[in-house]
Amino acid sequence: MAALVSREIILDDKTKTHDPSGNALGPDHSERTRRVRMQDVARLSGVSLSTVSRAINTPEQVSGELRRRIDDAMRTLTYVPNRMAGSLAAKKSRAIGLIIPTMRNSAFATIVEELTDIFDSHGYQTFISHTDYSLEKELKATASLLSWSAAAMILTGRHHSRQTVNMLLTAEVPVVEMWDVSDQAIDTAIGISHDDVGRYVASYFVKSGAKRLGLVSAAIGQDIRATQRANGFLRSAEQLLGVPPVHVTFEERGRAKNGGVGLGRILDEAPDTDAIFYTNDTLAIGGLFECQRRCVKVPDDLRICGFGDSILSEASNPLLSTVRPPHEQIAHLTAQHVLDRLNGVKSEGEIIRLDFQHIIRETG
Amino acid sequence: MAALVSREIILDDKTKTHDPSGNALGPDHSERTRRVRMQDVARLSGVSLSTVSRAINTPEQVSGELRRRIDDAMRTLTYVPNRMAGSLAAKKSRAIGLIIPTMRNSAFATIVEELTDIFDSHGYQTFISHTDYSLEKELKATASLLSWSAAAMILTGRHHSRQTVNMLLTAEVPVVEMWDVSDQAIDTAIGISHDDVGRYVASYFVKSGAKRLGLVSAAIGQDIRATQRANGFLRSAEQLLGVPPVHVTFEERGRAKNGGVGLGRILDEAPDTDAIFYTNDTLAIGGLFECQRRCVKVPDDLRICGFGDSILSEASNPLLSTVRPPHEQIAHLTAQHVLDRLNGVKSEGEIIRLDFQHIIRETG
DNA sequence: TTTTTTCTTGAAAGCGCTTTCATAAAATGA
DNA sequence: TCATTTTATGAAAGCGCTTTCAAGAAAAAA
Repeated sequence: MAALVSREIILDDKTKTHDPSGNALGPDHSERTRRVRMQDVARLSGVSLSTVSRAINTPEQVSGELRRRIDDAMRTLTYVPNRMAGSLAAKKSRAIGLIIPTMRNSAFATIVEELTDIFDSHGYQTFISHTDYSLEKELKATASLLSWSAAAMILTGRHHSRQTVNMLLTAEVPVVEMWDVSDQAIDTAIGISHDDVGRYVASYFVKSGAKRLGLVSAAIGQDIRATQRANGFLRSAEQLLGVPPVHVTFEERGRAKNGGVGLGRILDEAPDTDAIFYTNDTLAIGGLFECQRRCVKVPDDLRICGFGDSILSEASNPLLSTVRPPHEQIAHLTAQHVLDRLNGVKSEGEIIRLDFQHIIRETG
Repeated sequence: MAALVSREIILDDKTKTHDPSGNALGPDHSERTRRVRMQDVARLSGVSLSTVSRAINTPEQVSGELRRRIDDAMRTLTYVPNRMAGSLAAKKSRAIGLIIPTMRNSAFATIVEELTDIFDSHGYQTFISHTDYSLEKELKATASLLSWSAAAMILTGRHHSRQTVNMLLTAEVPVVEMWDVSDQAIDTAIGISHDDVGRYVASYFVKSGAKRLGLVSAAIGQDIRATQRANGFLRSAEQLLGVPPVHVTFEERGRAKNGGVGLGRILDEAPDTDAIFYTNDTLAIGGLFECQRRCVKVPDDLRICGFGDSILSEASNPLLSTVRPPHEQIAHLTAQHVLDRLNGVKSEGEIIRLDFQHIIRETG
């Protein structure tokens, strides 16, 4: 209702020339509600525009008396500063661009929340885009966030299109590639080696007695990190056992059902399989349910390991063993790096390789 | 690395006066990389600034020939328009503010993705903030998004602080309260009645033979919608059976474990309980696991219903029955309403009450 | 052909701020 | 006391765009 009226006012407003005085409204303007500007605060508190600006941004440069008067005026007028105008004038913005593959993944959701909370507490707004694991969408998102004057960019992983990289490079802002690391980086990379995760799980299974391994993965060709985990596992497993694991893969990501289907196919093909790695927890849970249906004893007949340490892994029966990437650490280090760069505390990119954690619960 | 250099350049830049010519750089400026502006595109393509602006925003107003030259120039210069400057000049922005309680909830994650995808395809950027179910944070988020000139605001639910509402009202932008409805709205509300969900489940249980009900909830006092579901269930259950259900509630949200703990407490107190409503699926799954541990047969001994239709409900064993809110419909209607308002197709707020779906799987 | 209408284009005035730069007032030192 | 430094404030020049407004060119009508 209220907004109805307001839209009309706004549209209306455009049809008439702007009153240059800004203050003394013409008689026919009298009922028009104009958005409160800094100038209005200045007028009400009897100071100049620049003083109000200083009172907001560098209060220590304004005498206590005026500061108080300005604060009062802002409150009475319920002034909300226009950050676009501010950023434009200052040639720098308090906005951070963040690009993740999807929000429908608790790992990314967690990272997003941690990051936005930290940036928030430092006066930065985080602009988020998601790519659905598409490089093309990533490029668009990058362009979009840059066009909104992001002061820094955070992307997921190390795999980007050439154009995206160029755009980032010419934008001349700090860029962090988080979640995944390799030996190089556009600028800064903070994460884990997903290949190592796969290798690690394979060698763990073998060391603890497994003779025949299986692998269920999803979104190969889309989710490059899941693919790296799968590849690491396959290579390491074959190397250690001489036999390649039976590998079932699905197009779609995150369908728990597929975990069960994958388990079925593996056991059909290689009934002697005694340990299966799932490239994510959702799949693993699906596998676990299928074990119950088939009366396969976990971990006695078959051991299972997931990835992600999602909330389910500590609720399933038996409790799911999984690999836990250091979400909080990634988020904190990323945020801190960005803030340091923005504050001039740091001036160089860096590559930070973090450790993952193998959480052995009840599935082996 | 690249960014290191760039930061220095930018900082450096501020220490010297801006070259007013903008084009013929002084001799000592020669190596300075300045961000490409629309003026640069204009110069390279031999047209005026205004023509470039039109070529971008209203291409039909520019002759084919010039349009092509301008496109070429933009490509060679890899021009990225500055949307802040654009929004400021146009006095309207292509940014939508979206406030949700948390991203760590697949329902909201889904809605966020749907909304951003739709807005994206219409050239709008979605600015997202989360509140952790705190009204105070919601107020801050509102102020922040408004200060970034959001052209419309989307909030979750109907419960806000007075200040938030005032701010929204004076901002004079369309506002949609989604996910939850009541008889009123700040402007527009699109969602389901969570109270009805609770009542519905209770009456379903009773109609299908339940004699003693139980309820496990979380975050009462924080998540007002979960509370509404719980209250609806309690009231309806007591009304229908004459006995109040045993009600176990937890502070923290979304811990599956608590679902199991809750089940234990309920069965301890009222061993004859034959149906339990969980205010979310995560809790329900935890309850299901606990049933397995305790050898409680579901649904023969005990029936279970969750809320949310999370991905787990179709992977658990037995498959979880649950109530499914119409995520996609909420997202689509919300996005469409906002776009219609912004395009002047609609000018009034509305209240849209949607139906939820009861998905009866294997838990009763 | 001349007149009228429609299309294209450019000049210029801002959008609401930040940040020099200059100045007046106050504090400090000699 | 006067010269010097420090502090507090305001005026004004933009930030990079959009959008009138006016004018010239082209098309249509007379």
